[in-house]
Order: sequence, then C-alpha cells, then structure tokens
Amino acid sequence: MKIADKKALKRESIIQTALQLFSTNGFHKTTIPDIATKLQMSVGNLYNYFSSKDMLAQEIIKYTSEALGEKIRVVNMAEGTAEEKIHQIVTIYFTMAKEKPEMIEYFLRVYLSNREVFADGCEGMVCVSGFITEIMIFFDDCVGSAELRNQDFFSAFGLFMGYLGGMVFLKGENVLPKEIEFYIDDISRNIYNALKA
Amino acid sequence: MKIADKKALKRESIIQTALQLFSTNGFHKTTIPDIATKLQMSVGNLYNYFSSKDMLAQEIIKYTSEALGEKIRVVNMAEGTAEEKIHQIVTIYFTMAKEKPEMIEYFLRVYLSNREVFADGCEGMVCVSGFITEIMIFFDDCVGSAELRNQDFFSAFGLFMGYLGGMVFLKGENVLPKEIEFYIDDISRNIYNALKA
Amino acid sequence: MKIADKKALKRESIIQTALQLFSTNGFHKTTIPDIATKLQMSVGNLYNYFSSKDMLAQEIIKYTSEALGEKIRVVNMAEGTAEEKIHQIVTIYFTMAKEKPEMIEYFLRVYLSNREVFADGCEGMVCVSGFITEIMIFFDDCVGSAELRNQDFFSAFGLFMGYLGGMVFLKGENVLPKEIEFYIDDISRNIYNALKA
Amino acid sequence: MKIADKKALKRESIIQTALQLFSTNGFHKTTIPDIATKLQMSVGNLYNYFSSKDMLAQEIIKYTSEALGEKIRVVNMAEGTAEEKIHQIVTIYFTMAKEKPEMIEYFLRVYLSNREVFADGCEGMVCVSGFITEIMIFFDDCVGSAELRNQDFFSAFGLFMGYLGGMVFLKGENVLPKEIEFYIDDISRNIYNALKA
DNA sequence: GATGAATGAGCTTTCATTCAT
DNA sequence: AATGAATGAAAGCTCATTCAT
Repeated sequence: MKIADKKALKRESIIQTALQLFSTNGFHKTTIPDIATKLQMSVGNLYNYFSSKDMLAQEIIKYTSEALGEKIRVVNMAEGTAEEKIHQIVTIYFTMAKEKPEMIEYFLRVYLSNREVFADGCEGMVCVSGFITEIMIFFDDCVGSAELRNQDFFSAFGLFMGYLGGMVFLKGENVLPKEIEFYIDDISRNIYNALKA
Repeated sequence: MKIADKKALKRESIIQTALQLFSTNGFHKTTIPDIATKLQMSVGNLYNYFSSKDMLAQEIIKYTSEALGEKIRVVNMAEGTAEEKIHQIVTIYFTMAKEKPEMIEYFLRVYLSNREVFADGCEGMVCVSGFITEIMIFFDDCVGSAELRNQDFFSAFGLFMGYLGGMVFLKGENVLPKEIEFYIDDISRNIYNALKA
Repeated sequence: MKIADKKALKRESIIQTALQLFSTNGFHKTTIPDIATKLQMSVGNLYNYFSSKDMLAQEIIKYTSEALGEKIRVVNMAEGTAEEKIHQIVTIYFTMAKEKPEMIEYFLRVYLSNREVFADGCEGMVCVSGFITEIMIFFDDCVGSAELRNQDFFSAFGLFMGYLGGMVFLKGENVLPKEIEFYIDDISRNIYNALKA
Repeated sequence: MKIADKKALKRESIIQTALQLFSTNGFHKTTIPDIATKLQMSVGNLYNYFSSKDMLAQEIIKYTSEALGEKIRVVNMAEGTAEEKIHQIVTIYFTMAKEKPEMIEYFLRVYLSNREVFADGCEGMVCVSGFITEIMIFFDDCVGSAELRNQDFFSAFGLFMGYLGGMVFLKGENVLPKEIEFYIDDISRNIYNALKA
C-alpha cells in the first residue's frame, strides 16, 4: 500500500474515533489525550494529521455530512413518489441514528452547540452542504413534479432537519417509550402532510 | 423589603445574567468570574446563591422552561381552534426568539449539548417539564376535540420542538434570508397540516 | 497594611524573582512553574498578577530601566564636570553589574534578544525610556555646557550603552582577566575622549 | 563534483538558511522543521549533517565569526593609519549589518543570549576567535606603531564590539532616525578619539 | 543518503472552587 | 453577606530527536 493511502486511512480512523468520543462525551469534555489513547497513538502524532482540535471537529462535520448526503443522493436518483421518498429519507436517518448514532449525535451535540469551534472555517452552512444540498435537490424535484407545495426552502428544510434531529435528541435522552423505528411511519406521514401540494 | 425578597431578587439577576452569557458564549466558554464581573459581584458571593456552576445551569433551564410554559398556558386556557392555537404558539416561540433569543438559544446551545451538566438533577425531561407539559395539554385538548389526529405524543412533540428549534438554529447561523417572523405563517400551516385529523 | 499594598509588594517580589531566573537561565529556559516554585506560590495565582509570561517580561524591563534611570538621575542633578559624571555613570553601571548583575544581564540576555516577547507593548524603546531619558539629559547638559562635542544623540548613546553592555557581557562570559571595577578608569577615559568637545 | 564536495556545499546551505531563520525569529522560535522546510529537505536528513540543534548553532557562530574576521584581516594586511583602519573596520561592520544583517544579528540575538546552547563547545570565546583575533591584531599593530594608547585589550575590544553591536541593535529596533551608514564617520571618530595615543 | 511519521515530555495558560478576612 | 487571593489539576499544543523504510 502506498504511503499516501496509509496516511489517508489513519486520518479516517482518527476522524471516526474522535467522532465517537465527541458525540458521547461532548467536545469540551473530550481531550486530545483521550482521542490519542483510544487510537494507541501519541498526542504529537495526532497533530501531524489535524492542526488543532477545532480543525479536527470541522473535518468531522464535513465527513459526517458527506456520508449522510451520499445516502440521500441514492434516494434522489431513484424513481419514486414524494411520499415514498420522504419515507425513505426518514428511514435512512433513523436507521443511521440506530446504527451509527454518533453521526447524528455529532450534529446535535457538537456542531449545533459549539458555534465558536466552527466559526472560522464553517461559516454559513458550508461544512454541512453535503447533506443540505441533497435535501434541497429532493425538495426542488418534488416541487417541480407538483407533488409538494412550493414554499420557502428553509421552511421545509427546518421541518426535516429539526423534526428528525429532535426525535433523535429525545431518543438520546431516553424519554422515547418505543424504539426509534416505531416512529418512522408516523413521522413520514406528518412530514408528507405538512409539505404536500 | 424583606431580606428573603432581596435574596430572591439577586438570585434572579444571577440567573438572567448567566443565561445570557451561557447562551452567547457557551457553557464551557463562560467562566464564573465572567458572570460575577458582569454582575459586579464577587465570585465568592455568587457561591452563596448557587452551589456550583452545574447547579446554576440547571436552575436556568427550569427558569426558562417555566417562562416559556407560562406563555403557552395562556393559549391553552383561551378559546380557539387548533389551527389558531398552533399559530399562536409558533408566534410566541418566534417572538421570544427575536426578543429574548437567549432563552431559546439556551435550550439549543446549553441544555441540548452538555449532557453531563444536567445528568444529575435533570434526568429525563424533569427540568423542562414546564414547557413540555403545556405542549402536552395543548395536544391532548386538540385530539380530544378531534381537531388533531390521535397519534403518539412524541411524534407530535418532536415536530413542534424540533421544527421550531431548528428554525431558530438556522436564524442563529444567519442563513435565513428573511426575518424569523416571515416564516410564522408557513410553519404554522405546515404543522397544522402535519397534525390535523 | 492595606490589601492594595500587600498586592503591590507581592507583585514586586514576583518581578524580582522572575528577573533573577530570566537573567540566569534565559527567558525560554525559565518556566512559569520555576518562578512559582521559587516564590512558594501557585502557578495560577501568579497569573492573578501578570496576564502572561510576556507581560511579566515587559514589566521587568520597565522596572529595571526605571531603577537604573533613577541612579543616573542623581548624577544628572548633582554638580560636576562631564568627565566626572562619565566616571560616575560608569561606576554606577559596573557596581550594579557586580552587585545586582541580574539587572544588567536582563538587558543583554532577555530584552535585547527576545524581540518577539517585547514586540507588542515595548515598541521602539518605550519600556526602557527610564534609562534612556537620563542618558539623554546627561548628554544634552554636557553639550549645552560645551564640554562634549555636539553630535548625533544615537552616536553617543550607542557608545554608552554598547560599550558598558559589552563589558558586562565579557564579564558574564568569564573572559575578563580582572574584576570589572578594574576597567572603570580606562573605560571612563575612553568614553570621555570619544565624546569631549 | 566529488561527493565530499557536494556534502560540504549542502552543509553550508544549511548553515546559511539556519543563520537567517535563527537571526530573524530567534533560536527557540525557530524549529528544525522550519529549517528543513525552507531547505526543501527532510528533518531526518538534516541530522545527517549536524548532530543536534545546538551543534548547528555552534557551527553557525564559527562560520559567521570566520567570515567577519576574514574581512578585517584584509584591513590588517593593508597599509594605512590607525584612523583609516578604524574607519574601514566600522565601514565593514555596518555594511555587513546592511547587506547581511543576519550575521550581525546572530551575534546579538542568538550567541549573546542563549548561553546554554553554547556552553558545551564554545567555552570562553573559542567560537568567535576568528573575529576577535583580527581585532586583537589590529589593536596590537596600532599600539606597536604608537598610534593607539597602550591599554588593557578588553577595554579596547569592548569598545569596538559593544559600540558597533549596540548601533546595530538600535537599527534593529528601528529607533535610528537615519540609515546606519550615516553614523560611520561619527562613530569612527569617536572610537579613534577614545583609543588614540 | 534521504524520508517524515512517530514519540512524549514539557510548555503556557485556564478556571471551578475555597476560605481567611 | 461579601470579598477576591489562592489553589492545583488539567487542558491544548509544540518540537528535538529517532528510526523503519
């Protein structure tokens, strides 16, 4: 294997480990030594891959947003009604919340809350554009096909992002009486009803 | 004025100042000396009112939740259709986000993200029950009058809390092209469509 | 004793201890814990008196410059010929180099060499003006009385500062075969010959 | 070209690059990676040429001292009065301060201040003997020809080294109102007056 | 000779909390 | 009730040097 590939691989392993620790314990409660120890790596070497804790956090949000966006892209590129697609997107989101909860939690507990960390480098929503872009495409498509009502994009986007995020937050707080998958149908229906033409 | 009253007054002024600083700068970036300085008070004395930084944060979330709950209680106790009441609640929320953004931001940036701070003392959603209870009452009433579809409470609550919170988050990120009030009608309609019978 | 006085006293004791350590071991080789330990003080508390290591270094140069300037002021205010005054100033400088070598060494080994430390706050020669001002007064007086040749101030100042500093440097390197006092007469004569009208 | 020559060439390029960085940014603020990067060379390879950062610093001072000494040697070997030679030496020094300021700055900002770096290997003035020896020869010659007063060598040497170094320091601080060449005549005259028989 | 990833001790600085006054 | 100097553990980050390739 080439050296460049090895380095890329290690970089990704750092991202994944840090993602998990940040999500679980919070950005400020996770220390660089914590991350390095879990990776069986020296603190100094970690800084050969990311120039600061903040920069690491920024790379993670890009990585996560990209990963989520990719899955939604598949839905966008397939055939289907708006109602079906909404159901698919909700399913993707909740499945990920179940299987890789750290990704969704990272949005909620790190990105959303530690503004100062993302201030320089993630202005606007540039670091989460991977995800947002796909939602935007989905919405435009369905408005184009007259399945969804034509309204301000942010009104629709806030519904998606906020609603799904809110449910995962409730899950994280252990206040949901049922497993998260239980809510897929209800929530898909609510979203569709909210947005349909 | 009685001494007890004076103490209660000072207690509240601490809460309000800390609320503002925590919301603006984040929990971990706000220091106890920061709060004391802004209050023109000594750090030692501040500890006569709150036994720790965490306890102060917990009191703030109760205070904020209560304040928001109270406003919704007014809606609950007045006459009106479900559609009207949804519009009123959205208006209350966004008006507060405009006029006292620190309260909403505290939910998003402090309560939601610093789990460890609220772990001992705010288990479940006990510290935000002031707000949740009112949403619950609203929902029960409207289901009772057959205006809203009978569904799992959390499916409905997640919609409210997540959607509104998400919009305020977008506002905080300065990505909304319009003022937040602009979205009141759209969003009220979306919520009503989502939940109506 | 008043609290403010106690604080001023402690402040000065920090300055003196740090002065000694910086002079002896160099700025970069002296750590904040080194200084705190020698003062039997906690690291944190030291930061209640000086906001950073750099600021401490800046306060020291002001303090030192002032102390040296004061001694020269006495010469300036007394009667005497230029030749006598030069001899007195050289004597003061070398006596200080003997008795409080850390002050002179601080000029040479800390102030002169660690430009970045003094870049913000000591621009130009503002932090050593206590000393420079007196040399300037001395020179102006003697030019005014026609005892010294009228020439560019910096040509004269460089002679004083450089020559005396250079000798103390040689002393510090242990290359001088004799005690520093031995050179007082020679050097005073050289300076006088260099500058006389 | 022979391998040994190539190595010597690379060695010198390291010295020159390090000289410049150390002079500009200080010894402790210049890292080995900084030097390697500027040379487009790996840090590991740099250690094939110099066994440590300290050893590199010592080689630089020898190199610099030799270079300066060589120029003065030319003066020493030419005909001329003491007054002329002093003028020539001052001119050499200030010209170098103008054209290759890093050499003179290295004396002032690195050699003079970081005693610990030069402690093992440059005891006394052994690493700057290239320069000192020539000044010594100059002084002996002129005393021998009865042009300069016979006095302790260090009294005379301190004048040269300190005075010229002091002026360059003032130049580095940007406090000199004129270009450094402007001072050549004044300073040469002052030195001659100080030392003449 | 040449590379640069890896090490890890060490640095400056911060801050919740205490307690003598 | 009120003060703020004092504590000290812990954080993020740096960098001379090594060594497998």
